Amino acid sequence: MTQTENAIPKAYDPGAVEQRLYASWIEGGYFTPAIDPDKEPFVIIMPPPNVTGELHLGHALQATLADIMVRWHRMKGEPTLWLPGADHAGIATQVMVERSLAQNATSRSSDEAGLTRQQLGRERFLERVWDWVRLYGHTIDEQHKRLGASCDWTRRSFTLDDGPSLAVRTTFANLYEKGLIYRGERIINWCPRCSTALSDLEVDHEEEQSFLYHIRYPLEYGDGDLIVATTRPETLLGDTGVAVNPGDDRYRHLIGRRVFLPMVGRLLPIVGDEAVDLAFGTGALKVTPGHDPVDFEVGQRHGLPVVTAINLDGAMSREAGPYEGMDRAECREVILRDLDAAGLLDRQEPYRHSVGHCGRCGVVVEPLASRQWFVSMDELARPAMEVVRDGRIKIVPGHYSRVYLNWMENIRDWCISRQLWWGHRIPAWYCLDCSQDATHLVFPPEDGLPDGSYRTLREQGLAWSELEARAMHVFTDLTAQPIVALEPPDCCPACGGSRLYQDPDVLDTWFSSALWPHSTLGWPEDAEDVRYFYPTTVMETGYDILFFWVARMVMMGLQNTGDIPFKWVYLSGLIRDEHGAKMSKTRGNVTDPIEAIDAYGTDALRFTLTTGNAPGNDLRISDGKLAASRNFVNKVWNAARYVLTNLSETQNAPEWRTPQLSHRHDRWIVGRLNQVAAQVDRFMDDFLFGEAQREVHDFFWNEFCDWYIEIAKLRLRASSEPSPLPILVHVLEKSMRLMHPFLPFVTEEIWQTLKTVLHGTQDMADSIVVAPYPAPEPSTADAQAEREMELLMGVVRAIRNVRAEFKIPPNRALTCLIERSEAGASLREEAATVESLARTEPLVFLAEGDARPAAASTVSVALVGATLLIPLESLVDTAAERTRLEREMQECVDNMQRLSQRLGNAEFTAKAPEDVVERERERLARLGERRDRVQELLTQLTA
RNA sequence: GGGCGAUUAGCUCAGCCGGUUAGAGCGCUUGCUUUACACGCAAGAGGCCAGUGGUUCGAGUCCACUAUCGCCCACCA
Repeated sequence: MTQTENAIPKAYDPGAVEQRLYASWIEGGYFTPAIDPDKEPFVIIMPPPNVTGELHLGHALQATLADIMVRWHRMKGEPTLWLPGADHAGIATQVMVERSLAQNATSRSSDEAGLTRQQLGRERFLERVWDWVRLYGHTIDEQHKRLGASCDWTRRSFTLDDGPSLAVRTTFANLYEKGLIYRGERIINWCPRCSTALSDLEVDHEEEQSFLYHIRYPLEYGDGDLIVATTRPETLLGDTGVAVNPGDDRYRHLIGRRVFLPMVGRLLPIVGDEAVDLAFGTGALKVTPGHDPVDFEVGQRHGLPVVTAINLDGAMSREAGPYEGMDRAECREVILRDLDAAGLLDRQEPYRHSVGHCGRCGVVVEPLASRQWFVSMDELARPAMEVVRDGRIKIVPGHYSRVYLNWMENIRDWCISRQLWWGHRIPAWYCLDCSQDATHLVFPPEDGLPDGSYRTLREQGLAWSELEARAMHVFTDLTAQPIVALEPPDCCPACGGSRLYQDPDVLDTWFSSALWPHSTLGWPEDAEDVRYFYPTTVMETGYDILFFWVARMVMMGLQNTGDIPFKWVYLSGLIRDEHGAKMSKTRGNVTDPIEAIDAYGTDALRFTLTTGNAPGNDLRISDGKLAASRNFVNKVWNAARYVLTNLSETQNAPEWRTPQLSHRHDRWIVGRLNQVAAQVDRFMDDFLFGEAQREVHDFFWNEFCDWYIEIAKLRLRASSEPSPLPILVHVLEKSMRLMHPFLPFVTEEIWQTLKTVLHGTQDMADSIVVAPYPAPEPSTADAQAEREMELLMGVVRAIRNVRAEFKIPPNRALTCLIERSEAGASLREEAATVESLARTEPLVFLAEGDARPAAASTVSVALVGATLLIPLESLVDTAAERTRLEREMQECVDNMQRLSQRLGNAEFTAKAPEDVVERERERLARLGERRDRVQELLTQLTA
């Protein structure tokens, strides 16, 4: 089939080609690397998106950046692996399914409509989640394919797959063995809505306007009172002491005495503790160990009991006496009223402070004392700081290293247990036979106890087996020694009993994420993948999960494998709307990447996301930018269309791959192409993808399209020799390969068409995906050709300029005389080019004694290498022309003055590099030449 | 309280190891149905590179301070 102009559409239609091309890539198996022990692989593990998630622009940006790197390295011949995956996203997914259950959206049968997970039971609930995952679990994979992501789908990994799950259990067991995982009672962040513990990172703090309440605590023998300041009066129901600073003269004498707790009447000891700030509030601190981390520590130091005043559902507990059952917010109002009525509310003052909210659902978190699993971080953090300090892991942009280290230095233990069902269940078992404490398992109120109180197993009168059958959630107040094992033990190693009960909690989602770079490659097995591909090369993700994920991967990677998980961390920015606002569904300013692809094409979206923006900076996206990118893609398409059309008419393009470089146009464009290739290499090495693209964009559009192709048209039309066709093909083909990592689809489509037009006679790879990336050939650099082209382009621009300035109709050919073209002898050879591009009568080259046109009706332009004289029919406004020339003159003089000053400075010539000095000298000389010429023109104008 | 970033054309942003007269896209002005492209072509206007001081032969670029904006971390109740 011969490609004709008709066969190639005028405007590029991405929708018509993209999915077909992606399918062909999968078909070709190009994304699965061949393991070659002699080569160093390039490896990126994809940050696993939430399994039920949908692609947003943040994903699109990250996938595009990764894909650019991956395609570049693949084309450079490195075994390249980009491993995709998905995250079970514990809390997010569970909440989603719970919500849908409530709405009866996914229930298989009507009898499950409106049920809570507790009513459904653990097993059946998890079935529902798996249903959900099966239904929506591959949406985002398909969306990544739309983006052109060249990942190895044969290696796709899910955090709950057998491999990663084994890695989780192994890690847990290892860390437990080493004493780096422990169970302890601590103040944790509790989300009453999600009813689970959260890590510190999952809590978002927001400044809120509130009050600081001063509350009167009467002294035991009625001799006055002690005023404490608090933002949370409702927690006084959990107070077990009052603390003052031992160095505080106001209160020192009270240490050891007692106060009455208002409304309740309990006697609380007054203790002295350094943690109390003398300057804050009244200098007296109510100690609530059950609901505040600082108080918890104070309480521990002074042996104060922990009282839980607020239940897991956010309602006041039995300890709250008359306030039992009230919601904590309601209780605050009521207790304030009561305190006021009793004359115990001294005063309240407006106060701004930050309040923690659940990162997932936004509800105010309740700090409360609870027994949870923790990872001890100090020992893990030390080597993780070291590898960044010594540069084994480099973070791009570099300033994030300090952010990383700063966080690591102040790291706190990580609460990893979650009271959820969806996730990796903690591999710890408790023996109900040898543990006396087993009967103290308690239920949270939502487990079907209508009065909202706690009940122990014994009180409930429930047998263990009965519990399991009902698959009820059992809250972990277990005090028994856990048996930590990779697989469920058959019987208790201590007593041989078989009534073993697995810890009901699951692990923080980020625990499995932390293992991702090695767990996806087969660790802990001795797998070929982990041996060959680990450590991975680049971890590319958003800066917002530096702590959540990156830091933890470094720690766990080092701990588990003894090696770093990746050599580079590339942190991308966040995507914002055109006004700089964060995109969110509630704001309604979300751009759906798939919609953007449908409207503008994948290549345009990718180009938009990765240009005009420095690494790590946030990026604003708008329709205007998308349209501009689409225009570029279309430009590429049409340049190719021109070349291909001509090619198909000629039927062949001999020597296009190593073309004869005889003509100056050809030497110029090929030299420039290779300079661009060299620049692109440098930028890519430094992760400067935007700069790399700008380089190739500018070359392709401003040099190849605007000049080379335009000139080539003239040569083709004139059938002059040598034909520019081999060069057109050469530059087009190489440009496609240069651009392929950025614009995978349009470049492949053009490349395949080119293959077809060349009838497969040429040595071209099956796909541009696996074609070699163009290596720069420095030998093609041709300074002379560049100078000559500069002159040619300068002359054409100057003439067009005059035409525009003097409003000469475009269809009227100008007369143009050229004098002093000695320096640009090449211009004589380019006369026909100039005549066509600038629309002039045949150029007249003036010799020494030739007559000049009358100055009064001539516009003169002094260029380096030639002077143009353009006589105009109508009289030129001599005054205006003189002004113009004088302005030009002034410019020359100013610049020359600056230059000679610089060159006259002995220190400059002595200290500046040779080439810089030389360049300045040349500039000065050229300016002098031009000034003389302008002077001459001015003289003529006056005469 | 600690840490990090930003400030460049009307708008959105680039500007790499300090070295021409600071660039791009969009927008704006003027003119073009030039057989690759109007998603285009040609020509143009538009900048005290936030401010002050310093280092340097040379600063948009490096340093210090100031101002404004933004982000992250933090147990002052």
